[in-house]
Amino acid sequence: MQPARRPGGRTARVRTAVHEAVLELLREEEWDDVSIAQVAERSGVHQATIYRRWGTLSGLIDDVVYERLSQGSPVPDTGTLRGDIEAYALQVAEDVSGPLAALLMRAGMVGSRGPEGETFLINRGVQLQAMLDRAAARGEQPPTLLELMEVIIAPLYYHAIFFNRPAGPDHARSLVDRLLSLRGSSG
Amino acid sequence: MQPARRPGGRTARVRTAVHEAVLELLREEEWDDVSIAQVAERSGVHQATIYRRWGTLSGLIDDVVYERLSQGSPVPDTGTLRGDIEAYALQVAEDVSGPLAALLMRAGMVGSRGPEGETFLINRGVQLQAMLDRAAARGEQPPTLLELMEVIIAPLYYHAIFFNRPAGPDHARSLVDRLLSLRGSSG
DNA sequence: CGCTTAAAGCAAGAGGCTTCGCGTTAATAT
DNA sequence: ATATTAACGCGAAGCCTCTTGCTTTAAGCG
Repeated sequence: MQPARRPGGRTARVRTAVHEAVLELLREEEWDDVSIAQVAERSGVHQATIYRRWGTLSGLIDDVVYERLSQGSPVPDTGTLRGDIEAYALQVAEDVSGPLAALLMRAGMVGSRGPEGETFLINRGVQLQAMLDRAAARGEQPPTLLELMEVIIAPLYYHAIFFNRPAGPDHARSLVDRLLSLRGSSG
Repeated sequence: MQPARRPGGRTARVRTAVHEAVLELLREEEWDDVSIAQVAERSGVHQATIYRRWGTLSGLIDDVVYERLSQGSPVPDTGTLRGDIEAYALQVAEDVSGPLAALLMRAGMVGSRGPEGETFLINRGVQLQAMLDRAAARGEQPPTLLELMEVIIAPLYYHAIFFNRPAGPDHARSLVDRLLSLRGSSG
């Protein structure tokens, strides 16, 4: 029998307050300039509490990332392969913009883990594979998961990181065109 | 008239020692665990000197990155488009592996700047464009710089970051095939 | 409602990071 | 060679990050 946790009420409020403070600060400050002291002041939660619950700033940010990635953006299911991929591409282009992009990068790099230790990336990979399988079941000829990642997702991330700006809907659609045309030309 | 600098002899030695210490430590330790104190001890250079010359660990790493990127890996010139692209792809796959990958990421993200304030990424972009121009001058039909970045470079970075392993020569070559086949199928 | 105790608040203290003043070394100019 | 002074070494001081023991609050349960 586990020692009874109590995630309700106050604990949840503290968690929310801290998370919001982190997100606010990441929008305002430079990445390196965010400190636990700032998070404590902004959230009204005592520093010691943050250190006890999250340990390090990295740990805290991982937690924020996982929460953020878990709740939002389910994998699309529009009924057609093109529709699904396009919707997903637009969604990624959106996510990867803005001040939270660094969070996503971090999530990938350090491999943020959920409560059961699973890497978020794996979860997402499984979901995307299911999306492709649905297309195959409909008789369409979907690309592989690897192709989807390389032709769609990788460029979207690349733009966000190295050009420091998102990829825009039109551009995202052109990537989808490229991916779908691969099926036509090569085996 | 400027107040005479003196970059020779000792200053250069200190710089080299510190740079090597940083590279060694990045190979051994976790990214977050590297401190200026460690760099000082490893290099035999006094902490105060490092603080005076580079200010922060970020500043120091930026300096290392720029040096590293500037000296190594010139853009290939093999005489054929495929040869150039393939050589470059293999080079990037190599660079992006190993423990220095994080440096490259950082270089892109923060936009490490050289002595004249130019972003390294822009330099590299210019060189690559020249490579493509050479192919065009030979009568070949090269892809655009954007296509090169999206189809070759982005996936290589993506692999390194999110799969936490490099992309292997065979895989790099398959990316080249994909890029060159684009010309064939779409305008 | 009252009991138990997980979780947060508080404040003091240790330890590490960063700065500063001063003395020493050695790169450059004459 | 000698003078000049940029750049480094050294140690101490100050500041900030992080930990720790204790107290207070309130979630979960009968």
